[in-house]
Amino acid sequence: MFYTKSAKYAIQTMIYLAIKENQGLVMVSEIANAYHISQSFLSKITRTLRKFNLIKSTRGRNGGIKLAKSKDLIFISDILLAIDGPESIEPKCIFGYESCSEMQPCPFHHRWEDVIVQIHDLMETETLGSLTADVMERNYLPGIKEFSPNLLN
Amino acid sequence: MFYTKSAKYAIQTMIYLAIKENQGLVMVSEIANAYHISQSFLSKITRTLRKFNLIKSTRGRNGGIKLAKSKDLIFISDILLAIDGPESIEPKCIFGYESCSEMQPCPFHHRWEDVIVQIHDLMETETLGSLTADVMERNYLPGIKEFSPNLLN
DNA sequence: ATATAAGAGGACATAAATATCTGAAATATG
DNA sequence: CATATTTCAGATATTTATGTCCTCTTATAT
Repeated sequence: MFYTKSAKYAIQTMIYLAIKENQGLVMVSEIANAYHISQSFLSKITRTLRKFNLIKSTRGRNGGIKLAKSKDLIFISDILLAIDGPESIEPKCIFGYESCSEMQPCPFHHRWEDVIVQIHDLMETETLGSLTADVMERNYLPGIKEFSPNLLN
Repeated sequence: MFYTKSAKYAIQTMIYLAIKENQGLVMVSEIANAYHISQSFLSKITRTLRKFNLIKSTRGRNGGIKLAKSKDLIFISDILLAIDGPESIEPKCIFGYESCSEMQPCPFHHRWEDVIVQIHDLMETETLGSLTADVMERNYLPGIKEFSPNLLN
């Protein structure tokens, strides 16, 4: 898998928040239940998302989390950067050669370059907004109208 | 990284063997030294390669390993399959959704499909022969004529 | 025969990602 | 103020990939 499970959970969480954008605060436990993720583990991930100013959180009764800004201003690369670090959005050589570059290419360098550029562009142009629109507009399971996040698992 | 380090080592080893194709048996220790890999660790990897009939090995004094068949008959996907398992050559949904498919696509499914197909084709059409030719023909470090495998690290 | 060189194999060690547990801090409500 | 609720934070456990170490088996040179 190209990205970590944590990144997957983070994106799922952000999609959930984007869908419930106008419904105020959402509890971490609610999201964890919806996606069958451990609440403690998701809590760690949301803390990181908060540190990177992707979400806002409120403690205490009636507390929860929400998007820190419009879903159209959050790029997928922002989420990947926060959770998986800078290398994840700027993929290195496929076989991990340290010095793989145009000057000193690994055997796969030129064949792999196209793929890398594609991923790069995808993550930096796609926003949480467009991703969420996609989730809402498609009927993932025909016949089921209401969005059900756990169907994504 | 898309593939494990073990897969990287395996491919490096196979390239090494392909280059020395006509020189009989090559010691695992020689390859380990060339790439600065632990000999014990590489030994485990070569055992797996042998089980998958990608190399042949001979024990005892003057023993070593060699390709089990022509380098043009070994696809990169064969090596990845042996070391990283079947899922590595048939990449799943980018965010690991279990049921991601055409019928039940994850938010990224359609955007990601092109990338997956590209990787798929790359690994299943590229042979150890073409990869090795690439290594031999390019002068990775200008001015250095002789192939030096450790330059790839 | 025996010593030596080589891969085979398993036990153990380390690192990173993933996951769980326990308590502290903040906030609404009565 | 007391209590229930919810996130924050750190300690600990589990899993997987990676890496090391030691012994066994096999083949060959002498």
